[in-house]
Amino acid sequence: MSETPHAKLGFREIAAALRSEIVTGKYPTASVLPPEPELAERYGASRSLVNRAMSILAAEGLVRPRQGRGTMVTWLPPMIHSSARYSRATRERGGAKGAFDAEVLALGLQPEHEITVERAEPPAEIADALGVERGKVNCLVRRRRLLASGIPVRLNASWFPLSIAEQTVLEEPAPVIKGGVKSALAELGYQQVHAQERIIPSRLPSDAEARALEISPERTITDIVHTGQTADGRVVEVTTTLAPAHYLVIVHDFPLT
Amino acid sequence: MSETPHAKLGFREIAAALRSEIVTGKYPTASVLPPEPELAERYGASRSLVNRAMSILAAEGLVRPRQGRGTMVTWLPPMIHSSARYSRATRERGGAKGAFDAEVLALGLQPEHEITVERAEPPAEIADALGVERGKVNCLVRRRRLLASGIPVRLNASWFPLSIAEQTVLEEPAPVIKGGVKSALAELGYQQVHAQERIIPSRLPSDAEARALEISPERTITDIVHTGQTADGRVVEVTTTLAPAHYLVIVHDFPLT
DNA sequence: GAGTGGTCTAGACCACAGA
DNA sequence: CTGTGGTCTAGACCACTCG
Repeated sequence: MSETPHAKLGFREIAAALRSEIVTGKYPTASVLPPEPELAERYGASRSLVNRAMSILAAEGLVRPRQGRGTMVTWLPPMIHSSARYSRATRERGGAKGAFDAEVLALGLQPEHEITVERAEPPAEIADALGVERGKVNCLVRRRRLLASGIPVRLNASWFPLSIAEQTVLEEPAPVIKGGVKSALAELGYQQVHAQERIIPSRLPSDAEARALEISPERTITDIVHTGQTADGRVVEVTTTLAPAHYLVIVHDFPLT
Repeated sequence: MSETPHAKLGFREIAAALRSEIVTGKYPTASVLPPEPELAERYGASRSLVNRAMSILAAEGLVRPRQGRGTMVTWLPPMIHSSARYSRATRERGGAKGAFDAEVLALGLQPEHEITVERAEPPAEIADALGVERGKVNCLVRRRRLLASGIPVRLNASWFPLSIAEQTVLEEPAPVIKGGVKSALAELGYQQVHAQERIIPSRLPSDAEARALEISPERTITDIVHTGQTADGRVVEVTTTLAPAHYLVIVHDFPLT
């Protein structure tokens, strides 16, 4: 079958056409698009236009163009980030890691995890939240990078005061802590009873963040800062979650006063 | 003082330069930028480049270019959307409207409200949530559009089953309902005890949404769907909030089980 | 009519990846 | 070396707004 003839298209329309071909699966996630000159011919436009259309799709996160390598499809449906993930019932079913793996596998993609644990100096904001002195190496941080078939989809960092976490199970670089971090803290005598999530739906990434998530600098990200408090009001955990903006849906349940 | 000479800049760098001049106040919100040809000369680049830089800033929501009229600065700092807004204490201090007005005035801008009340057919999703039949005019909807010096920053729609809201205070097109919608519903015998917020941090607007918010089609928006339930589990209110993505920070407090 | 942004082309050169 | 995307220019024409 020959290519459908196209009326003269603008770059937004070229972007829309490609977008629809991507989300309907004609170009599956992790595949490579035809080269820009070929698309230019197909749409009867100059390469400049196709290139500008690609910029739009890259900023939306549907696509990741790379010099010399071609343009890879990075589209993924959003995954749910729910306050229910902090409930005991969810933890007992395998927690966040299990849910992530299942979601990614259901899309026919390969889940991967990278985890590092180190002692580090927290950013000022986090130091203040945890009530530790600024500018000192006084925290333990567990960092995770979650990928789907090589596409980074989450960047996590959990910060704990060293005074609490030093030489405990939290320092083990295991991908999962049995029962979850909150259970581990509870066993150490720091049972959390209250949490806050501060969500920045859309902001530009720093250069380091863009590199870690392998996104173009125009692509916005969602930033979630989760803090957990014990009954006496002490903050014992701050966890930040970064994700390319549209890879996320957030669901919160809460009682009304 | 003559213009600072510039080294040869790329379009991302031109965008960055303008971005920083905007957020530092050299070009204040609601002012108009110099014309593209002038900026091209200042940066020693072609107008094409400046135009592409403007596309980036428009997608970020910092500016709003308009044919024939020039490019207006639409930058605003994010405003907080908090679960605390649903508490009695907040309502008694004047509620969401008062908070919005105060925030906008503090920026030196003029708050404006548009409100319409009508009977309408809810979208299928909302009909299902409210437990009313699809495809029927069986709901009351209160729509609000909030602006800061003419820049639309929020689009609200609150849906109620007509069976509850018909010929009540909810049908009055007053900009504020005394004590808030939740109090009004409580007085009608529908006290809400539980709420859920479903947050889509970043999605593309429909054409109608882009028009109502006066944004470019590439500009992403945040979509919050709030549902309120009575003690017997009945959903009596669904409120959707749309905002250009970076005009928003969301804060949620919740107890841990 | 003059000035604004919106779009488009044709061609060019560069940086990078891979055979 | 070839082919990929990244960038850039000069010029053109169009649509829209406002005086």
